[in-house]
Amino acid sequence: MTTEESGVVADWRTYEEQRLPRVLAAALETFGEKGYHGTTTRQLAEAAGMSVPGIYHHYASKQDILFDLMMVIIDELIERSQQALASAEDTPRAQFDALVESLLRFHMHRRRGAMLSTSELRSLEPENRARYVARRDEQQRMLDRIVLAGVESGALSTPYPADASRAIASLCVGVASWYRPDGQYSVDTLLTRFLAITESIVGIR
Amino acid sequence: MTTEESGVVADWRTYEEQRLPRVLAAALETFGEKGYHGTTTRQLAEAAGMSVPGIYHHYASKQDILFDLMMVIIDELIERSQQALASAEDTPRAQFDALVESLLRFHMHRRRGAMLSTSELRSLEPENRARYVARRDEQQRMLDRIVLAGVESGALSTPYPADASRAIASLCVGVASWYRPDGQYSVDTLLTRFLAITESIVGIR
Amino acid sequence: MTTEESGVVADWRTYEEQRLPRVLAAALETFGEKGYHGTTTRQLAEAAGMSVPGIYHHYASKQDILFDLMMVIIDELIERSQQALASAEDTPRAQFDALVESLLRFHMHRRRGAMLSTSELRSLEPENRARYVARRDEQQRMLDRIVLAGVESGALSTPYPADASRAIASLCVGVASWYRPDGQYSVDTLLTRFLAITESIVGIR
Amino acid sequence: MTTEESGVVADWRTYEEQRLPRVLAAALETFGEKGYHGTTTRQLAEAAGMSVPGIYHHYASKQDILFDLMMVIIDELIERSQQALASAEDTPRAQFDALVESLLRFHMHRRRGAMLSTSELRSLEPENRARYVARRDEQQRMLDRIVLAGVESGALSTPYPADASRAIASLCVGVASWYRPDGQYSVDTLLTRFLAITESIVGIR
DNA sequence: CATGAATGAGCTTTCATTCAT
DNA sequence: CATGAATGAAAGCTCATTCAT
Repeated sequence: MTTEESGVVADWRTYEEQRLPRVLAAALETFGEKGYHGTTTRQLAEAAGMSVPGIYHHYASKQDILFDLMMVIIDELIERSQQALASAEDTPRAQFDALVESLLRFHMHRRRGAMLSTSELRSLEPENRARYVARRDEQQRMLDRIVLAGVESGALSTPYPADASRAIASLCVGVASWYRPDGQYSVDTLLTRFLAITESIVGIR
Repeated sequence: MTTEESGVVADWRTYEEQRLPRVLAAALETFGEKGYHGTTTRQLAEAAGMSVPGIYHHYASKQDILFDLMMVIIDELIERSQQALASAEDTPRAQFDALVESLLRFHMHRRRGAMLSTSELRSLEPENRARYVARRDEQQRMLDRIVLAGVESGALSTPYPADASRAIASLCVGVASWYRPDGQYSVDTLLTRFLAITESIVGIR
Repeated sequence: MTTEESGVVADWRTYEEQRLPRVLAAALETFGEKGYHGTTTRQLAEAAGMSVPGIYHHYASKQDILFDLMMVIIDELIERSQQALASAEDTPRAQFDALVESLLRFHMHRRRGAMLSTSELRSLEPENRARYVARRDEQQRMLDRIVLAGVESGALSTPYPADASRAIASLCVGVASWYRPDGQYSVDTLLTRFLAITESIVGIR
Repeated sequence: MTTEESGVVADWRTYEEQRLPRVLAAALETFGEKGYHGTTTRQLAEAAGMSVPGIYHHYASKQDILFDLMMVIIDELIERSQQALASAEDTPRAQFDALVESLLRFHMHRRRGAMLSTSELRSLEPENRARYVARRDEQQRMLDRIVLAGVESGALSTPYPADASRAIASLCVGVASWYRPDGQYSVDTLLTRFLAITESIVGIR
């Protein structure tokens, strides 16, 4: 299976250790731990194994690092979502299942990035925030469209498709905040369980 | 109905405009908007309508303000939860419904405080964090106990009670991040819907 | 004799030790010695006998200090010039002599400030520079007007009044760069000599 | 007529577009515009059409560039002055006129370099400054000697030869700060005028 | 010479906090 | 409580300079 976009993600279900440039990896680690404003450029540099000016050789500002990181993260989410949809059967339920599975997998494997993006949205400067939010809305609209289409076709059933869509997205995002890859449950176990929950929200039994 | 603790909350279902001392109200507003590290004491003072030394008259440090605020917030949550349980019938389902309803109501009416507590946990200094987490765990254990008891009694049915409990809490907390009191849905509408979802998670049909 | 403007300067001929707020005095000293860009805020603070944040309590930026200093300096020059003209007889020659004497006295007694203003004009940010230059042009136009009027009345005689005016101003400003108050010549000696030179430029014999 | 020194200057009255190595030309432009401390090596490199390491291939430091530039400038001034004296008649007045004319021409045609040298003297490190000042004093002494000799011979007449010499030098230097080659007056016009002024200072009528 | 990556030292500025009044 | 002045510590960022290629 191939996608037009990018070539970074081989298969939407497969997650390798995230490969990020040193600076972004350090930003993910430090911003995730102490927050954007709670992280100093010195800490960031140390985490990156660089000097402070070394950081500034690659990025013009701390803000640019945050923005780039968040864009890299959401770009991966959207690309995987598109691949999931492209590779699934073209029935409402299959499309729904694929997208939710993709969302869940992403928030399990890219936990830190997902949480960081949620909590540091406010730390983006207005222009950057607008660009990020536009991208995030793309992702949300993919789910909105599928739920709505499913309801219209009769495959899904909920009186409030928009609310359901948002609740499902919120549920998936929430997984990132407590799932531990080294916990007792496998990805597949949790997938099965949460897929069942989300399906119940849109009236699949 | 009475509780041992406090006397601030008249009825666990009823939410008035939150009554906070000026400093805490300002902290809720500013920390919520720009984060703890993203807020300066001057901004805090301005939001409180005070001078900076005025702030320090009430609190020894910015950290103390965050800690006090988060404790006030979680104390209210726990007190309401206890009242909800105390006022509900002593059946597993009634207890479950009451606690979830309380959780949901709280995260709808105290959205900002709930979100702030989640995102600024990392900004608490170790000792404060430990005390806060202990208190938050109390709340989580209330739900854990009820789910477990319900499963043991046969009223609830899930093979993974601990996971279910955590997923439910996560769902309720997540509501705070997108619910808008001025949106199109009433509290009761959302309550009904989310109660149904959480019930489905623990096998109530 | 009175002036409408200000009340700082008692008599245009009399110069006391310049009375500047601590920060401006330090700026005059340090900027004058090493230049604006060559002076660090730490050096400035040390010269002012303050801490660095102490400086920023009074001024928002290093640039603001430079601007304020230069405005204070030129304001004094202009005020003294106006007083000189007001106190002189209303004949072309008396007006010319008074203004040149004022210019010369100023550039002898306020040497450092005058030199600093000349050399740091380029260090002013565009908006500040525009405001300063407008003020400096006021001063130049006072001389231009007098020379022109003198030529028209026949009291002065030069075929190029504008050039003469600029050359005279330049001569007076230049005095600041080499006159030493502790040198061998008194103010009055130099005054006499330079007044003779400037008079010769405009054809007074 | 020839000089022992150099061979760069064909005739002391003739000024071609200044021919400087790329780095010095860029230094003249940038240091002149924003000052030595106000110019970064990157700006310098850009102005030179070179890379930053390219600059360091030619010069060991930014300070070395300033020093070299200032020495090149004053060397040209001194060489032209010597040629002017060598080519003039050996009478006090002719010698005086030649030297002043040379000084004036130089400060009209090499305006930027002259102003830069004046304002960046303080940016030279002590050792460099000492060497530069020694050179500049050579130039000043040429004028001092001629004025003194002229007074002694009776051709010139001023009670303060040293002051007069300094004032004349100051006047000539000052020309650089306001003369514009694209202005309304030709070099010759200004020469005539300023020569008359300086002659009046030393009592030539 | 250019490119690109890197850095020690230091820059301007800000922060939380304090103290005298 | 407010005002105003002050500060140690540190923040984000930049500088001149270097080195490998």
